Amino acid sequence: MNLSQLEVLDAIVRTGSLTEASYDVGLTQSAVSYSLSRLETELGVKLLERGRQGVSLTRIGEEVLQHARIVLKQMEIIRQRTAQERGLAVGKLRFGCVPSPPRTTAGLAARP
Amino acid sequence: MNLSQLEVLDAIVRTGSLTEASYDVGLTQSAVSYSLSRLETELGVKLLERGRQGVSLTRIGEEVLQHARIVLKQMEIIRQRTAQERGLAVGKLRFGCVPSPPRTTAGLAARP
DNA sequence: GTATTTTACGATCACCGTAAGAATC
DNA sequence: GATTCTTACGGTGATCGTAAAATAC
Repeated sequence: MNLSQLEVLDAIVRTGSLTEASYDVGLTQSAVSYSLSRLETELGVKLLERGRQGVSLTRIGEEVLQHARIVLKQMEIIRQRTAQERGLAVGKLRFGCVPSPPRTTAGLAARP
Repeated sequence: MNLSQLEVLDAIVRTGSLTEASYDVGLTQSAVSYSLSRLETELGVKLLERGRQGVSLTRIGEEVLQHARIVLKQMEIIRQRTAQERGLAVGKLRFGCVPSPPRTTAGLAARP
């Protein structure tokens, strides 16, 4: 069980299909399928039902996803906080300048 | 950043040295050292100070560890819950047999 | 000296992409 | 037919262990 597998699971559920999920995570459908089936094998449970209209979580799948999302959230926090530590802003936050007192942004630009 | 790296970090801090941590996680010292330095490189921050008496967390390392432990806890929950779903007890629980009605353990032995 | 960590070097295995196959509509 | 998921196969890279070097005491 690794993180990318949890990311894939999350993406599949959010998008409702492996194909859409593959765009979301930047992999091929093949890789998404592989990743999911590997996760299911490792955990020994079926996480989602491949139905007529997209996919739907099994009961245990729902539970796994719940914990998986906490994991992903915490990983994101780690990335964000360490990025701040390095003096870089990352993630979905974009950077812009508005008229403001020098102290607000000057420190950032000064770092190499 | 992957899970085993977080496990290694946690083990190092719990045991106080890379050597002890290597026993804890079941890797060589070399692998533990590699894993830690890779994590630090990927995050771009120094997580712990290699001091005279063992290691000590940096400020940001402390923060990372806090989130890492939440992650590890959630992963453990996922393993436990899916194991229950499969009908198996895992983790530190050992297995033993005592005089009991056939239904209690017979089903387990029957599985290939 | 001992004990611990880091570095160097190979080997192995997990993961991915391409491509073909199966299933579903 | 189109679309989606799965399976097969090969290549590449991360991660591990062995072993040597560096570091600290």
